[in-house]
Amino acid sequence: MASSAPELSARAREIVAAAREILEAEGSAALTMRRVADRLGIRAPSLYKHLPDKGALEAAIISAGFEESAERFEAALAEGGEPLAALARAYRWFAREHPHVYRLMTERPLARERLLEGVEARAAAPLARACGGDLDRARALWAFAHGMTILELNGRFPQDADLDAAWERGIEAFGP
Amino acid sequence: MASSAPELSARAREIVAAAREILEAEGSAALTMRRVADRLGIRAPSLYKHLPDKGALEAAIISAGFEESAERFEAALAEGGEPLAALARAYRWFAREHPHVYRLMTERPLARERLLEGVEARAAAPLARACGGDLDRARALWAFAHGMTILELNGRFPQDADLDAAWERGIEAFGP
DNA sequence: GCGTATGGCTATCACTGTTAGCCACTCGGG
DNA sequence: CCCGAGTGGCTAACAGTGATAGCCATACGC
Repeated sequence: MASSAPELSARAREIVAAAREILEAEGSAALTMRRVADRLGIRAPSLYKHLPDKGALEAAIISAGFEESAERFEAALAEGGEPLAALARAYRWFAREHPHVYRLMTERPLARERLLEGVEARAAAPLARACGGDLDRARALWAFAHGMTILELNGRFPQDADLDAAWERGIEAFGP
Repeated sequence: MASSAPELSARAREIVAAAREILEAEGSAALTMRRVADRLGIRAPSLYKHLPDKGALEAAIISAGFEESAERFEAALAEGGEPLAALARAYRWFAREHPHVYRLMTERPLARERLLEGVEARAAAPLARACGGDLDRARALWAFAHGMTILELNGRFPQDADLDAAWERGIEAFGP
């Protein structure tokens, strides 16, 4: 069993909050220890009194991202209506609202042992439920949603592509 | 009209080859100008006599990746049989064979002005053709394939997930 | 044979994450 | 009240990153 991330002190949470503000505003290239420290009016080495390394900072942001997206997914299912379409909307919404966080959450292999326990599973559960436990279908749908999202974020579709239509196409292809 | 990448000198192509060897063997974190120079028995600053910057190196690798994958896609279509399944196999094969190149090709917004002209379009054409010009369907399928690929590369599916089944599911969902 | 372009080199810069080691402050126990 | 310890800052520094400036030897065309 992988050991989970230790709880963060109040000061550590302030640091994570500052880091997230920088990330959301300027992207991961701007997320440096010196920039985070600057925003708090301290020097970079002082951050290490509260967090072991930059990875812990990122892991905390990723954990929060999982929790927030999980909340969205759960709310989407709770509202009734076609569950897959609702989930897709929620997925897309989260990524558009927090593109740099979404990137951080997906661009690298997950440092699962540094995440809050259960957050990944919680974020994955609503889709599995909406697929009635058909995990192959859930995985294919997730792949579709992630692909649409990240390819759009990376500007890989033509400027004039009708992405709403492509989303629609995918959802109905996997639909009930 | 975006200006395309200038032709590379013979020496520059040697440098790109060395860079690609490092990338394929050890991943993008190992792809540093000093490592590339080392492999050629010279010093890092000398590389800049042949290439403007590291981005040009990466762009050359990405261009080659597009051309190689395009060849694969075209061959897959030429062989007859169910075109979408054949394309999916070819897509998956390329990513498995060259995971770090695939990552480099997809993880960031494309520096299109640095690529060889037409390579992106050539790689995209076979899927568009296989979809009979239905671009929404082609985009949805690409998103699915990329999602499956990158999520697998990033270890995001459970260890025991049956990815063949998920691929199958997606292909048949979009199938004719 | 000479001038110039080519392609190396060293030294250096600003930046990254990170560590070592120092110091001021605060707070609990004798 | 004083004192020891823990807390949370600090500066200096290191190795590694991409990149630039400027020097120099070789080779090649006129």
